[in-house]
Amino acid sequence: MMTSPDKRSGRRPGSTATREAILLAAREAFTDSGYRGATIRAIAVAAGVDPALVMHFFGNKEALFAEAMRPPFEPAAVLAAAMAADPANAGAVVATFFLDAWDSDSRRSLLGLVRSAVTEESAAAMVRDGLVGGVETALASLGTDRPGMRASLIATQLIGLAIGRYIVRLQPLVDAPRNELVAAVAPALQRYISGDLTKGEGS
Amino acid sequence: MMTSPDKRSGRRPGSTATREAILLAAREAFTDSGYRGATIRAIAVAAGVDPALVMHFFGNKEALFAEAMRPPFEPAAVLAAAMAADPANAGAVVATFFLDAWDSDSRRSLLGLVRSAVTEESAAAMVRDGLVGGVETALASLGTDRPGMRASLIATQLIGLAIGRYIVRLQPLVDAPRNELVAAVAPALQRYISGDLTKGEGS
DNA sequence: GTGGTTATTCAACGCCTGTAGAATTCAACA
DNA sequence: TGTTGAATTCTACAGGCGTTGAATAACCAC
Repeated sequence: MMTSPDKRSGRRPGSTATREAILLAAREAFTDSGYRGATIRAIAVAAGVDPALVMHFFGNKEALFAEAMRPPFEPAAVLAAAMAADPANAGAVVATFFLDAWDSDSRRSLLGLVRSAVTEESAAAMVRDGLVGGVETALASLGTDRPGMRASLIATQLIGLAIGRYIVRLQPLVDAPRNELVAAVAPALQRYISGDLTKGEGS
Repeated sequence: MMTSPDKRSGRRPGSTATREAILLAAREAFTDSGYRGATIRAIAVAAGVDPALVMHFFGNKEALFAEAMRPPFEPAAVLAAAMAADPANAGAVVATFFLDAWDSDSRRSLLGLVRSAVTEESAAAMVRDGLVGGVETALASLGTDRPGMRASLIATQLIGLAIGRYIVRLQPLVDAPRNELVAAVAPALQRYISGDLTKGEGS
């Protein structure tokens, strides 16, 4: 407190691109190795920087993880847009969008999040609150019944698909073109979004 | 070679229950923390034993993991039995069986396998070959088309469900009774087992 | 120039890890 | 009883980890 608002001397912060380079390296490390497997030292080397600089910018490993893994889009918004366009086809739209996002490696943070959520409680909380929670409120605002259960089931299928295709690398899932995977998975998603969860078929 | 078959002096091996205690502790540790998170020292403490004894019995951490995480049942056999009994209902049978297996904590090794497969390549290989591969050959011997893709899709939904309910702990999935989850997920599984993967509905 | 502020590095601490080898206890047989 | 071989423990190494505090270098304002 009492930090005078006019102090304008000294080197200005944020002028260099180093911070972004660290975040980039961290995203890659967390995506490839998960929270525990990624090391601050390796991230620093990848960014061409001293490990202590990472601490200087982000404080500690957990904070770095939180900032690096922030998802680059709102899954809830994706679902809302898909429902607004064509409710009967929302499953396919959502599946297409996620596969696109995962295949474009500029947005690999979701994979790192999933990979870390499995072993690290703080990452699991980010998935729960940031991703599934958002979808749940989006469904609720559409007036759907049991939005929490539906959002969870959707996450179930999408996370499973991501793990199979990108992490465990099950060959058929790796080889299949996107549209084929979409066709395979869309009906299940459609059912979770707007179908009757107690009966076999129907919407 | 040339180990004389009559040497019968000295303490006999395998007489104590210590080895089993170590395996039990290892299963619990790997299940709770994954491969990297679990430590030999913690496993030794939990088993009431010196860390070096763990090495003495199992050689190294990876071998211990492989022996501790061997799945206690054959998923392929489960699917085959379900198909033999009632093909149109196999999805529900498989879902029921897996939820039962996961809820009975005497068989938590599958969870540890999933948890570790996400960060450890050797564990991922066990999932690929031991679990998904078995289901694939089971489907193939039933004459189903595209058994590899089907087995992978089944794994996708089951692994996603396990992660959501037992690892990330999405509340709706944790709270829901088993039969409700079975009803929610069975149609998707049924489609992956015997449905048309290119069209929306139908079997 | 000088002084203040930030970026960046250096060197090190304390802790935990998997693992190795020697030493010791213990049960089974001669 | 004495010998044998396995079960078990003790001690220790070498390396990696997250983190810290002090030091230097670059920048900006005066």
